[in-house]
Amino acid sequence: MLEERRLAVLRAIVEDYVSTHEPVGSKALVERHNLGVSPATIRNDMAALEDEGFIAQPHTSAGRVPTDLGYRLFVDRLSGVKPLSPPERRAIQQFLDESVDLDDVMSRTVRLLAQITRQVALVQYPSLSRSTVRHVELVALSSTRLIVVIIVDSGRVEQRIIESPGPVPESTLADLRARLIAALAGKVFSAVPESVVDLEEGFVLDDRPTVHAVVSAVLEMVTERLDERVVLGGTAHLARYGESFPIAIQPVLEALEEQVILLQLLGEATTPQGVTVRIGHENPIEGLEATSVITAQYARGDRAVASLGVVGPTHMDYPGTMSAVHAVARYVSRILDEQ
Amino acid sequence: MLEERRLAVLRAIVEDYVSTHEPVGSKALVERHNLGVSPATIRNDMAALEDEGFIAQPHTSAGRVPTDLGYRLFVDRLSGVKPLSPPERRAIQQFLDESVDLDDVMSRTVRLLAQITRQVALVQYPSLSRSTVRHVELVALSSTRLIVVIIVDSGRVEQRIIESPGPVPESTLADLRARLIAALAGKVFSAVPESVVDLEEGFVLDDRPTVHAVVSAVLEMVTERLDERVVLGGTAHLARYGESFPIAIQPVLEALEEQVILLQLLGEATTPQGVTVRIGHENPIEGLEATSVITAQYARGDRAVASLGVVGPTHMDYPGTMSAVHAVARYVSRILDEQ
DNA sequence: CTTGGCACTCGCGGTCGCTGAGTGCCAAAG
DNA sequence: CTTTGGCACTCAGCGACCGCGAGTGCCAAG
Repeated sequence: MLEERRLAVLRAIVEDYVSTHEPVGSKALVERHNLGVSPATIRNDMAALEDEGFIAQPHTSAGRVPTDLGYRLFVDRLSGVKPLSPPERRAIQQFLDESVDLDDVMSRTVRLLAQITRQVALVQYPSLSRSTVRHVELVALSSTRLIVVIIVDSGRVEQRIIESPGPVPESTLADLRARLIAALAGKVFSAVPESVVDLEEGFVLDDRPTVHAVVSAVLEMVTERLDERVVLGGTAHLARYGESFPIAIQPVLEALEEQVILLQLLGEATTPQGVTVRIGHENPIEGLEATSVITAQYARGDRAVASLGVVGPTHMDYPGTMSAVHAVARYVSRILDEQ
Repeated sequence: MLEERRLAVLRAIVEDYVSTHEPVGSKALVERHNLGVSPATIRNDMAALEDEGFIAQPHTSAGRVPTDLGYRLFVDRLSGVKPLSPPERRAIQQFLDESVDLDDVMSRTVRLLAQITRQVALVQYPSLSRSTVRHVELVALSSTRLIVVIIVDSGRVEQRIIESPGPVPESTLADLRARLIAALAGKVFSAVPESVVDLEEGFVLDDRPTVHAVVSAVLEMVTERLDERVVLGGTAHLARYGESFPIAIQPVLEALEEQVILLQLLGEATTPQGVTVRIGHENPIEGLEATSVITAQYARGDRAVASLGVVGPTHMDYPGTMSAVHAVARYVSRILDEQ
């Protein structure tokens, strides 16, 4: 009973603080929520919660504010699910259904997610590591410049321009193209290196430098760029917190400019299923100590291929954001399957 | 003489204000710059400049601040060129030389430009309207899903996924592919529609729906997406102005999220040669009244293909930024030519 | 046209005191 | 042991006040 009310108090504090962004005091608490007790009782509970580290005072004689630990408890035990309304769901589906290609799906998704959560959104391109090669194309841009294009079954298209050591006759190009296709089509990305390793041997000495260059490019493409791309949207929402709330936005913007960091945010420790929440300092990245990150994986078929999520201030609406992220991830999965 | 000194005063005001970000007064002016006259004289000049609308007072008894008109005069008549240092030039070239493909050139360019100007950078992908088709590829992702890939001579790769009305046999696909290549390879984009219009007729009735879908996709790709893509970087610099200078950053961030607006910023009224500067309200876009935009075109061969530039507060270092934008545009042109 | 002198303006920063929300503690009542 | 009303205390925020000083405009003399 006593334990239970304390949790109710914590929940009330989190909810009030999230909606008002102001420290919440005992009196306001009993007024807004109908806990059937007096402010004095609440104060006792608050003192206990503070001892346990779930809430804190910005300064003496101010109300309380949840700590990261408090949000954590809230997320783990106190927040109910807040399902999206049917119209929202329809809007999501409809908006995504209009996509014309993978780039379009990704950019629509990031805009959508930013808009419905009113937060910064991140969407990772489907990982290539489990993908299979659908087709390889080799086209001459000039006598010595070639472009290598790999088409992947997820609809992703990878490309690279290379400089050949010498002019490449069309016959060699055609031969090489045919052999590349034969060697790679249908192969999983991780199997590409072994399939391609002895390709050079089939060619006369004169052609080998060119072949070597192409093969190197292919290898780089399948290894280096495995899940490189993340798109970002809704940064304007960062400026919404009237002149620097807990958050100074410059370090956040800086962090968000680095692909590596975005990948860390999305990638790290994501549970295979469901929604992952990292709160405040739980997040290892410098400059993002005052933000929370909510991510979910999306799948193609039954295999998770990448993550998406949002970044926002720790005092965010967790239930709402979590269900939005979850829903969007599911719809993206569905779109990828349909296609 | 008198006219000349007034201009010198305006120049001095702009320079001081840009470096200090504080209204500049007559006394400080004679101290920092060695105009050989007394503060009182300067005050007369300042009063005149104010009458003409080149400077303004934030409030009575504060120093003067340049107006948009003042900056305009400064840019047009007063700013010398401020060439980059050789090490800077080397760094630019070296950094861009490491690019592996067009995407990489674009993303490196935007990061580079943001870094050296310490401002928000925009880089537009090479326009397709003057480009020629190098190759067309048609690949089945599943029995009814096809991906159409167009490889352009600038190294840009356009793709689109389409759903065929019915299953597509490999033979039809090969036939269609061959005919597409025959019809389009080497064609300028603007010539694509006429080349493709009677393609359907060569096919049996059964195949026509599929052919039609593919042709439509190709047409959309060459018309709709002509110069769509702009990449953006350095938004963190926006937050650098210690808590809202003339600039409130939220509207700026919002504007920068819209591709359409980015294109307007880069595209509109760009002179064919040299650097374009749009100052403050000269800029028609809502939310960007307090920013200036500096753009330049870059070329492939002798044909301008797209623009790049930066967005910053009106009180920016115009000479430095202009020469940086100019230099980067030239190096990008060079890279595109080399490749 | 330039310049020194002079009176005037007014934003900024600091001090001061008040107010009120909010707290912790305590003793009495369930 | 918990709840509750009472009470003294704290302190951020706000408005008022004030003096400083940078900066101005004007004017009369050079």
